[in-house]
Amino acid sequence: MINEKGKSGVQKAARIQDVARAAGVSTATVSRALSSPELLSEATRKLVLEAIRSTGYRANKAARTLRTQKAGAVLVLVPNLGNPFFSQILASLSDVFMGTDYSVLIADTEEHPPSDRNLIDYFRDSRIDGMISLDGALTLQEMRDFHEHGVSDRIVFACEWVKDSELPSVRSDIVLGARLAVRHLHELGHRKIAHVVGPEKNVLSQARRQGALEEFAALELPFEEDWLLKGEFSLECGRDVALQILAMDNRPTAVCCSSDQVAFGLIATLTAEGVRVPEDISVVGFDDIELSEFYVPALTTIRQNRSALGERAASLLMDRITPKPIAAAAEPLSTEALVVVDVELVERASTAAPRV
Amino acid sequence: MINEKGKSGVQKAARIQDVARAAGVSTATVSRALSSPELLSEATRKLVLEAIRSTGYRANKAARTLRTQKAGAVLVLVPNLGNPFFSQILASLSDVFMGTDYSVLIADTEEHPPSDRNLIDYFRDSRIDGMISLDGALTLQEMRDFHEHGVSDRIVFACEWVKDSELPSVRSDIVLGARLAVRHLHELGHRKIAHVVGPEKNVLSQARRQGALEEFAALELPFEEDWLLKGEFSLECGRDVALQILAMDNRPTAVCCSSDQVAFGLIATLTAEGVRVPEDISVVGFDDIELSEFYVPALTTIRQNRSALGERAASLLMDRITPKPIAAAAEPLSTEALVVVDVELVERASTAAPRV
DNA sequence: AAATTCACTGTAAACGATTACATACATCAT
DNA sequence: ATGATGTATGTAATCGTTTACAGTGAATTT
Repeated sequence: MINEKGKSGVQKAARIQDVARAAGVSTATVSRALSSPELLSEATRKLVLEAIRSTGYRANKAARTLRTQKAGAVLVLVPNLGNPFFSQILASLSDVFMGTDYSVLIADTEEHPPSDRNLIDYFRDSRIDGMISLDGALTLQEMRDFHEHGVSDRIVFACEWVKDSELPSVRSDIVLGARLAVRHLHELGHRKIAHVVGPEKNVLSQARRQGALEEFAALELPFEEDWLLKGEFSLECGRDVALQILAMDNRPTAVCCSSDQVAFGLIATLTAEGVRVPEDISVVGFDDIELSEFYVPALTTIRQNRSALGERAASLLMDRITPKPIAAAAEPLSTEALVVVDVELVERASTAAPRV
Repeated sequence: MINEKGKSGVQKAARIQDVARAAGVSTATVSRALSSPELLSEATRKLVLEAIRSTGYRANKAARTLRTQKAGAVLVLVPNLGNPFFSQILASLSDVFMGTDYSVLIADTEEHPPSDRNLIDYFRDSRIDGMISLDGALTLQEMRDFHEHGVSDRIVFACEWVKDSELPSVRSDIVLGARLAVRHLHELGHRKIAHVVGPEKNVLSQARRQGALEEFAALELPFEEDWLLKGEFSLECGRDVALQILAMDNRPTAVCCSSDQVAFGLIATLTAEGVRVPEDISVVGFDDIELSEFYVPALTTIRQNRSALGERAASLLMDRITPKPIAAAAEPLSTEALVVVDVELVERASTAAPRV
């Protein structure tokens, strides 16, 4: 008899005590069968495992968490779940963690400003062991909280990061990406290149801008302030930028966007206004989300390696929060605190030589 | 002194015992101050609240969960996190729950087939109180598990649902959506209308197909089996379908897609092959994800009300898992088990009258 | 033969909250 | 004065694990 469900059909969950009774051993032995089976004799281990199977026992996570002080969960902080770039990173993160003992919690920071999100509480009430933030815009107060409560070594950043912070992060080589975009356009013959940059405080915007400037300098191209367009990362931003460009007397012949989404918004609006891409204006995106290949025209863009970003961030975090064997315990954290993932130019149909 | 952090800078978290001591009351009183303040006298309540503030106390969730048998978390099952439609629903779900005492766990079912996901264990080890599945493709075994463990009243479906199941679900009026799409094309003058349907087992595919047939019958249009194209919901599927259409002798003049993503894949491929949308072929999507408005051409599609879907599903679940006042406890579950959310045709630029 | 070590296993004390039950005191009707 | 009622608080059991410590034979060393 597998279990003793009555007519009701609903069985009460077996506890460790029930398993112990069924196997004729103590609860300690049952616990050991699961967490350190090498301590038990072959015979006892088999006996207990069979009792676990037949009772359908599954260890209660709350009790385990309470006793071990390990939550078995991580929080992923996403700036905007609706944005495909982030959700695709999240997908890759969740993939990695589902193969482990960690559950994945999510929180969307866009809808929940610092005042009502209380990140530190996730740690304080032991809901999570660690956190991966895709959002680099955490407040100073939040960073202080992390330090004061001694959880800063359980946090890693991915994609974005916090400026002047020591916390480890996994990021794409943004500066290189920006340079590749400019170089590509330059090689096609463009000299009038505009940039859409994200919010000034955003670390990605800054890196992007730096890359662009470096490449302009390297190519001995003059940098035109008028063609530095402020925006952020959304479709709507792309539309607004398009309108700005359309209103210019001296239009650029190419635009580097802060994200693929911006590029889409830009191209859609330009096209609707009769300006053709790439014939009249070339457009380069950033991210290479899945859709970019299927846009019209297919988008030339800088690929961020999403799965690498997710995987590296996940392992970086796990390295830091899973208990080491005693020998390694005293060693400094072995994993590097900064992982830079390669980017790559993907040439598609949204860029071409400027018309003469 | 707010708290007694030493030179180390890291303070130990205060427990309920510490608060009790600080306030000069028992732990029971502290607990009551948080969970049922009306039981305490004005004076004591203030005293305790102040002690809580000054110690920075925050109740340990694991301990609370263990004692109350309520996890304070829900699981959202997403078929594919990388798909913007689902991730946008997830965004709306997470929004609702972040305003409550529930944390949101996620699991991606695409990467994790039934054999290695063990959904029932989330309930059994009391990690979650309830679940929202955006995936209608749960196995029979999983459904049985839910019943046998008495958790089927803690599960709701959103977007998709399980056929022949009593479990509550929130869904769009898919049949109507399919009819609207056909009607729209018919009104434009199309008579040769193709359909891309998802996998045959998928409930959405079936509803979509039913709607299309109904509308064909109502319009007295003959239904052409050749123009029923099997696929699923991805960009790649759109591309494959485009190739099929291009190979046809008798091409349809319009295509209804199973999702916006399919429409994008389709349009991109047709365009690349020199077939213009909407001049040569009209295309209607399904979902109205954010990008559709910014596609080229802007996509005519059937809008699913994502935020309504998310919000209704979230409240449906919460109604069922949050303990009722005693009076209501015996009543049958008041909320209806089937919520249908309206859909709407959004006319944009990807459809036009067929050429004569 | 006694002492030591080793390989297993059991006993019971945590982990940190909630809450049924007991108690204490004040108020009020008889 | 007595008992009943109500309000506010405290005592201690409980939720289900893990694990430090102790114990038990058997094997090995002295």
